[in-house]
Amino acid sequence: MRVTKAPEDRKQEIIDTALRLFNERGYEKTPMSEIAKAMNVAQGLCYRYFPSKEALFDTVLDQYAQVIVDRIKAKMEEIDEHTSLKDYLQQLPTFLDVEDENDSLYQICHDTQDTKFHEQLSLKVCEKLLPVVERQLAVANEKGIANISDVSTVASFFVYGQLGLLYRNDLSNEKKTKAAISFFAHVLDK
Amino acid sequence: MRVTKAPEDRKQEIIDTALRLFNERGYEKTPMSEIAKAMNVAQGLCYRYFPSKEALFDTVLDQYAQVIVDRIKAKMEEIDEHTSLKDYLQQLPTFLDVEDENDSLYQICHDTQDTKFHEQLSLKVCEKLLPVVERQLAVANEKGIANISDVSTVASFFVYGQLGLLYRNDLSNEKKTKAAISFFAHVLDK
Amino acid sequence: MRVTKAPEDRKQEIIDTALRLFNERGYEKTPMSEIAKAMNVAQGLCYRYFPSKEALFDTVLDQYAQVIVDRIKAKMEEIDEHTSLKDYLQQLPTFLDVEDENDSLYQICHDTQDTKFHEQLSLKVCEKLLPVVERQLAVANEKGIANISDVSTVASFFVYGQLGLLYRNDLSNEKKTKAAISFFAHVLDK
Amino acid sequence: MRVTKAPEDRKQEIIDTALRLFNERGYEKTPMSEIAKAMNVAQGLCYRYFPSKEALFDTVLDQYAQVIVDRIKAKMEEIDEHTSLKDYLQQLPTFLDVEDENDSLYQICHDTQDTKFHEQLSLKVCEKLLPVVERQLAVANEKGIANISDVSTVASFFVYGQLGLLYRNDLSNEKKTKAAISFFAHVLDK
DNA sequence: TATGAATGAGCGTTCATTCAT
DNA sequence: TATGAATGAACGCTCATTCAT
Repeated sequence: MRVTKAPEDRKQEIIDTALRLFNERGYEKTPMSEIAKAMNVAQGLCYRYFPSKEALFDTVLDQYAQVIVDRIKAKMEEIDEHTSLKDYLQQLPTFLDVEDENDSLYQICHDTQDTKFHEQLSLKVCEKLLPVVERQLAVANEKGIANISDVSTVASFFVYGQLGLLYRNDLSNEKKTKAAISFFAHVLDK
Repeated sequence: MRVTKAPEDRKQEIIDTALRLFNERGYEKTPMSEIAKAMNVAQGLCYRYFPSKEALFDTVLDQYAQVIVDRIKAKMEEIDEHTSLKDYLQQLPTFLDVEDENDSLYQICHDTQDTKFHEQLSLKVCEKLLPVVERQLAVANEKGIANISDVSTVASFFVYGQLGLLYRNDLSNEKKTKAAISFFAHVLDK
Repeated sequence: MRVTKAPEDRKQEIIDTALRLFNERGYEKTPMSEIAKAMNVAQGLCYRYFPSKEALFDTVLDQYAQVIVDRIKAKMEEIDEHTSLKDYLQQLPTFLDVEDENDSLYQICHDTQDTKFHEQLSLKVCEKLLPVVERQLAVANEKGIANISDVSTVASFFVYGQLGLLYRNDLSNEKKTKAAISFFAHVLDK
Repeated sequence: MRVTKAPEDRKQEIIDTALRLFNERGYEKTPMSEIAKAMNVAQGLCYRYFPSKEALFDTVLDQYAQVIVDRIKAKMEEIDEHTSLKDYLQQLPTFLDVEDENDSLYQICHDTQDTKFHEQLSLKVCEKLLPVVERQLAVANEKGIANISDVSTVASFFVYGQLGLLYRNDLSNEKKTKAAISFFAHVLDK
């Protein structure tokens, strides 16, 4: 039974399936054939959409990091323009509160079986998030909410520093978020 | 020409060679046979010292992360007990100033060809460094030099935040170190 | 943009395109899809005209060998009936002077990228040319122009022997032709 | 049951086996796995000795063409120095009388199943034989046995012309050889 | 007639690992 | 301890061919 789909849908289906399997078993241990099998599709089909397994991997990583970053960005843009520092900080989003549990991404970010993949994904998120946070901090400076001399460095620590919290498993997500916010407040509050 | 070496030496030679090649070409793209060839040694020899390629990899990663962490630790312990906060901060070591350029590790940490491996190594360093820095900060608290309420969180941001700087390529190592120290000072200085 | 063509034209277009690509890259390294792509046509289309890639290949080889042989034949038939041996020989055509340079075949026979294909084509030409030359020599015998005892063998050497010249690259086409004619003269002249 | 052989023997075994299978079924239709299976050996072993299937093919073709050419050469060198033209010609070897029927090469050259391979092999023989025959004819000139003005051209026709006979199947080998010798005599006899 | 997404079998190749020496 | 030929299981990828539209 041959099922034909619109190329864009099929491509996305491949990406989604690959994401799931890479996350479950890791890149190396997920043969292309398994991705195809999981879709009930011929092996070669994936190669109509991606020139190589590695290219598929890059796309997967990039796309999902972007999704996460876009959510954080969206949350940031919801913050009221005329908010006070205190309120501003309360609303500063982190890695950790961009998913709700009904979300397929939640699985990826928390029920990770393959550490390597998770690390790669979270580093990619950091990489993409860094300029966003830099700009955000610059804006805060301009508004007079904050007074940060080295915006880039602070952004680096804010973004990558969250990884330390992310990888801990002795705290609930909620507590991690609170801890991060407190740290942000401590740094920005002068 | 068969060369026999003391097991300890041979084992270390394998680790060193594997480190170099993993760093140059990545784990997946470095066949076990290449490691042997680089040592002028028979293909099967590595299996007398490591049960599998993955075991070798883990050992490599662990050992080198440990070497780096030990250097940082050593530098920390050099700090005079009775130093002032200001001086203390000046001496706080970072990832970045544990190598001198004559060092083989310098190559690994800076002339990286394989990003994935570099990321894995730096994350491993963070993982091992985190408790060290936590303890350090706790000690600083006790001495009255600092007054940090959530030591774990601050340590996370201090340690993992450095990754953001590490991955930047628009700054010299020296500037990166200075930026990190400034950030530490800003956070600790109350 | 779907372009419909008369079946005959389309079939010939496929043959021409396949000839070009087989010659450039070889049979094995020319996927059917590339032939279709080169015609701006859907992947499956060739299969409406040829049952398999191999059938297409056979047709290509056969048709083009035939074209070349027909040209040689035509030149032979131009030779005046009442010519002398000397003039006859001057006019004996070879592989090499059946193309003019504006001809697409010229490309095939001279700017060959794939040796294997070129060899197959030239052997096919020989195969088809052999009986033609045999008949020609028999006729020359009958006319009293020549006196060849073993027509078949002489024809074999005349036809296949040209391959040796064809594959040389230290001579111009013109010189090759002259060398062949001289050899023919030497053999026939008794 | 693991059988270890001297590398040179193993390499030659691969070449011999590949020759047989390429000849029986053709290059394209002989998977590397079949070659290994025919040797009762693991697939990957062939790749210790040849970097690719194509490299193996080239080696096979080259080596066997060389064997045939060497035999012809050896026969030529047996010809007595002070022979007369007539005797010389009688002894001029051709493609066709270099094998005896007990010979494994005999199978290759005569019980050919795959035409393409046979053509490639015979063309390779011609290519390698051409300079040998050229030299031979030059020597005959020097000795005063023959008087050939364009040695290269005559050599080309002598060598490649034999293909025409080789591909005929209406004559016994013996008759083919005689026909060739007669032709040679006709050309050289002045 | 033409499309092009999908099939599916197979192939070349790699490589971690073993083992007789 | 060391060798290196041999194993064998996968895996990435290709491509001739089909078929629903």
